[in-house]
Amino acid sequence: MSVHLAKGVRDYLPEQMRGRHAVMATVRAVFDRFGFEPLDTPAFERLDTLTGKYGDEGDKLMFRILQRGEGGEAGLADQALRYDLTVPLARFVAMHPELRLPFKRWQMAPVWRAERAQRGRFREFYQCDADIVGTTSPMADAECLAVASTAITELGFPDHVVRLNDRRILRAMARAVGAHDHELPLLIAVDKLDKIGRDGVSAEVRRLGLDDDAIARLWQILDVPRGHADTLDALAVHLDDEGRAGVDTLREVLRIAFALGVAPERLQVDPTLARGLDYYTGPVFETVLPGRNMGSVSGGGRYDGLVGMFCGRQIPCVGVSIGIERLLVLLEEEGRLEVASTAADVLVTVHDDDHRDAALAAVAALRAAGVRAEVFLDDKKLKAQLKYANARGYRWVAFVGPEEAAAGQVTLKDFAAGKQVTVPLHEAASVIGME
RNA sequence: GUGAGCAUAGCUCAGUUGGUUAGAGCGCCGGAUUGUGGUUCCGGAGGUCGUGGGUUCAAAACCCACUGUUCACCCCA
Repeated sequence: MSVHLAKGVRDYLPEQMRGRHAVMATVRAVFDRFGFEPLDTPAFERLDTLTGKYGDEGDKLMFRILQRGEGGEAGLADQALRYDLTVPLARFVAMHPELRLPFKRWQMAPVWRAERAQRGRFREFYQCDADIVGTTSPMADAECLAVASTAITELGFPDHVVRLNDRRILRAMARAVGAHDHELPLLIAVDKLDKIGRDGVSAEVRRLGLDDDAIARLWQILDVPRGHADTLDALAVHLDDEGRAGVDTLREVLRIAFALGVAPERLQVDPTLARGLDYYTGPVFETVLPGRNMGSVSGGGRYDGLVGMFCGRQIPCVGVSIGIERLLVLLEEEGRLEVASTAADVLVTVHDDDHRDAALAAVAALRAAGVRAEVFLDDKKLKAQLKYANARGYRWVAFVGPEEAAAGQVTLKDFAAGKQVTVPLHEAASVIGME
């Protein structure tokens, strides 16, 4: 067979959809409980809406849509599939000055990135975002941390850790080591500490032109213990005013998150956390699962400048995205995903052509009574119909043969119990409902 | 965009140093007398060994290219 899917995309089979729906329902319930309101936006946007917000990497990975007509032939694109849900939200906020602020919204929808697929990473995947628009209060940042931590806990990963940093701390760190000219490469190098180790980071920043003194200063900053207030106290010593502003904000965010019930061991201030997206301005965070070989399962931060890129008004925002695709991969690997049959409660068999109408009447009566009922759709022997019912996982099978049809009855066989009973048709639904 | 591994039946995989008609398990289809599945027994279908080229008397096996796929890097959910 030479039929293939496009790279990096998947079909979602009925059994998988059960698990997906269950996970999404859990996340949605948490979002609702925290008071976020639902919003949806189009799958694609004008190209100029999306470009220039994510950095060079993001622009490269955007799926562009060719113009119709001459422009398409010339290879020109004027629209693109959304790369995340955050920039479309900012565009929406800019277009709706009448919005009452602060505005809390959740959105669960597919996004597209032209990356090479690998474990837990796809070219089409669902993001589950919760964002708070219109306030600079650290309470909003803490709410985002709390909603993500709660959702991930309820999905079955109570042992997660939310790493926390602030863009202002990172910028101040770059200044402190004299690397303000190449802040971004420095942050990327620092972010790789867990992967390439101290020597790897040192070698990489040396290539950026840092001398031994600067590297020593860098480690002074990075070697602070990973924790909470103590970490922030230690950091503040090394940073300038802007850096200390970030420190103070995180101090508040931590305090509020604890007050909201987030357990201290769930949060960890980590000065090496960078996050690549250009639009972050303040606190940034991501959630990792220690002991599991998987990247971050949620990420977010404050982006106070993004709405201003679409309109004159500066509207501060903070948000978080939960990576259900990665969590689904883990749940499936660990056998913790619901795999119940998608079959209806009862399959009504068809004895023969003469009794087809009686079978249809039975399935209609069962459905009218609220029972999930199907009728066998092919002309096959009863044995084949039963085999089908068993393989598909129906709990009940109904027979409407000559005897039942004549008496207005139906025979219900319970596969689980291996027993069967013949009752008047109008009692069938209650028999199934009682078990 | 970069690097590495893998590609044999619907699925999971065997297949010896290259050597006759390429195998297993599961699944699928049929049968074991009248309107009863799942268990058991019997039988059956199904593979140009990813595609194309090359080496050889001989290729599923060795070499090259392409395609697909997986993992990792970059970045990210």
